Amino acid sequence: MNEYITNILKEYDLKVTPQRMCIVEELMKHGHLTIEELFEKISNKFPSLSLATVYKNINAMMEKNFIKEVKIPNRKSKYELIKEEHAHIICEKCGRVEDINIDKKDIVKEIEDKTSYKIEHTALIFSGLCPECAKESEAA
Amino acid sequence: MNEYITNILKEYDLKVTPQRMCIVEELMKHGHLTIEELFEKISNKFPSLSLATVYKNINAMMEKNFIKEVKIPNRKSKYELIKEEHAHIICEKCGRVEDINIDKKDIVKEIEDKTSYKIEHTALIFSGLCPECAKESEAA
DNA sequence: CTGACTGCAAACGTTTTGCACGGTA
DNA sequence: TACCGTGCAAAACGTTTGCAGTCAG
Repeated sequence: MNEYITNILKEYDLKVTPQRMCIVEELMKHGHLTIEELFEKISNKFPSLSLATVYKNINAMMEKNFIKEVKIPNRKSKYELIKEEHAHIICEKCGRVEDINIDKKDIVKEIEDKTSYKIEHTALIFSGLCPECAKESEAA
Repeated sequence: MNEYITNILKEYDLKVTPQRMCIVEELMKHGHLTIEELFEKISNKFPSLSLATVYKNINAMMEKNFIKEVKIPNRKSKYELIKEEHAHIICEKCGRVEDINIDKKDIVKEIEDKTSYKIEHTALIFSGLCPECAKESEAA
């Protein structure tokens, strides 16, 4: 596992440090985290960690196109490892974020035809109630 | 025109002030503006305008569900008057933002089935090169 | 006339920066 | 060893707040 993360960091031309390993590990484990959440989680294992270090590393990793920011309506941004482009679904109540893969080529085609833009990227967020929060609402 | 804006503000329970009229007018004229852009544009007509006033009004208008924030990848947020929910297309080069209406019910249905979420809102951003910027790139 | 809005300045939270030290390659 | 990353503290930045004066209703 450690070796795995080490290799990923090297692939992206990022020097391997314990702090960076932790950041990647947490992102792999949780998928999407805010700066704050990252800082808190890593501080546990690593009490000397500085917030500035988290920021510097997040920025470094974004420059290398290794992670990216997910801007979420009404909430703080989260960060995720970059993989194939996908949409997100957010629970408006509990704030959990999940990846979803959808087939967007028809819509992209439709928009390209309609607007004459050449579409390169998408940032698609769907939001509502997750099944758990929906259950709670019913109960109440 | 002034009377028109006056009435809209009243509908949303917002007291009518010259500063607010300007904000609405600029948003109607340009569609999407950052806080900075709003401040600069209005300052021209209205040199005494305070940035704090812009912020306070933007927040007041968001509370009344009269305008909303559009979070854009790699750029500052813009604000727009609320109308029927729609997607946005952004030029990654010049930053222009345009509204697009797409039929999303199939996709929403697909995601609801797949995830068991009840989807309430969407924030869909497509990005790429606008026709003008595409032309420039070719020329170069 | 009353409460809400404005402008200013101060406060606040978040993010960035500079620097001395320590660790990676 | 040379350079990059870290941690700390200070600075910068965007946004919010408090207050006194003004304006809309």
